[in-house]
Amino acid sequence: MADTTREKIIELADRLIRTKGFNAFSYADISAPLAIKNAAIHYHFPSKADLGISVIDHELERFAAQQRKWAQLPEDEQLKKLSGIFRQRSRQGTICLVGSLTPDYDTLPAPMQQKVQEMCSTLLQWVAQCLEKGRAHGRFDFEGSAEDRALLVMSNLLSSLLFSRALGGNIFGRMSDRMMKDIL
Amino acid sequence: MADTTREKIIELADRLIRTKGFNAFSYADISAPLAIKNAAIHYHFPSKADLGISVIDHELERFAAQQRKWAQLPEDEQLKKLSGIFRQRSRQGTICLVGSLTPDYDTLPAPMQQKVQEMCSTLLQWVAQCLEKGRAHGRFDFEGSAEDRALLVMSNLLSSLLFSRALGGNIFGRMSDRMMKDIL
DNA sequence: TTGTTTACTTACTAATTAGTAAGTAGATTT
DNA sequence: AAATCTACTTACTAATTAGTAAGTAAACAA
Repeated sequence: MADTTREKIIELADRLIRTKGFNAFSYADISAPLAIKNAAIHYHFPSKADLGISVIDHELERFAAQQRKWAQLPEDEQLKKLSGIFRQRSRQGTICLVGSLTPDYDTLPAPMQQKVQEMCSTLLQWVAQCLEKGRAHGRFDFEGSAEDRALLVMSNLLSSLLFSRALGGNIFGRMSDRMMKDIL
Repeated sequence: MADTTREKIIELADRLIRTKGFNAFSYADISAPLAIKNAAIHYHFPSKADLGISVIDHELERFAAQQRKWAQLPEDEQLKKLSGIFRQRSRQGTICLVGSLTPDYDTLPAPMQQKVQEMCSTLLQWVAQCLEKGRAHGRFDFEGSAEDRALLVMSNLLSSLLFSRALGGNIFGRMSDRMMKDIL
């Protein structure tokens, strides 16, 4: 769990963005469960955009840390680790930040749009590099460029959470299995 | 263009859901451009959920009409027609209703959740049947069940609009090309 | 010990939200 | 001609929204 109020706010905002969306959650959704006043949130994050940016930064840091932890694994195992994170999300009923924030992109303040862009390219670049190296090491077999394939891989992970939300069942499992088999 | 006020409201709401999201658009976003009062919207659609449901129904009817128009084409051509609709969307900068409404699913009133479910299964069923028949006719070549493959196809069409929104460029073209080549 | 910073609370605002009740002008029905 | 229906407008409400200004208690620094 989080120590400081600031961290608690970020973690709760993260969950709210994933469950309700950036525009649909309010300061009251954070202040009530943490038993603080909404002004306390504004103290740490002057505007809602500042909070949103911190949530994305927090996610990017976690992702970077995990990357480093996986760096020694074979590339197909690294991709399975990423897929495992999404599997967990599908069990929790939460979606990914990309799936939550890109639909609202046009309504976001400019600094947040930039952060969303940064998050998308960071994730796609990592997947592309993983696929590229994995193919060179004979661990992946697919047609087309690694960048294009990375788009499809991220697409399937992201959408499996969206479809799971509306249709339930083991949609995540079906999609990720099929996706991995396609590139192995 | 639309004749009646009711139809104008539905078409504008459709665009607002695709650009801003269901929770982020307001009655003022509709009443101002149509030069009517917000009470006029409530006259046609008592609650926001009623309006949302009508938008989905309108989309389902359009989709059913197009299906019928394509019914005589070979299945790969039918899928290309569907992809063409998404290509148009990517040029307009609008996303699809599934990509807009499934992230907000948990915040939607129950009757709208049901409609979103219906829309998802309708689209997925059509794609699955198209793939299934197309494979039987030697027009598609892919591994796994048609239902699982339909999930990946819809996933890629949907996500290409989300990624396009945040990253720009010809992401739709890259993703749909790769996706079609994978199953042809 | 005095001054300053940190991390809040209290108390508030202006704007926006979906939704409603009552009235009305014109068309349609009886 | 009278009554009803359709498609609105006028005028309003209660709730919620992000954000602010001023105060405060405790920790820390000079």
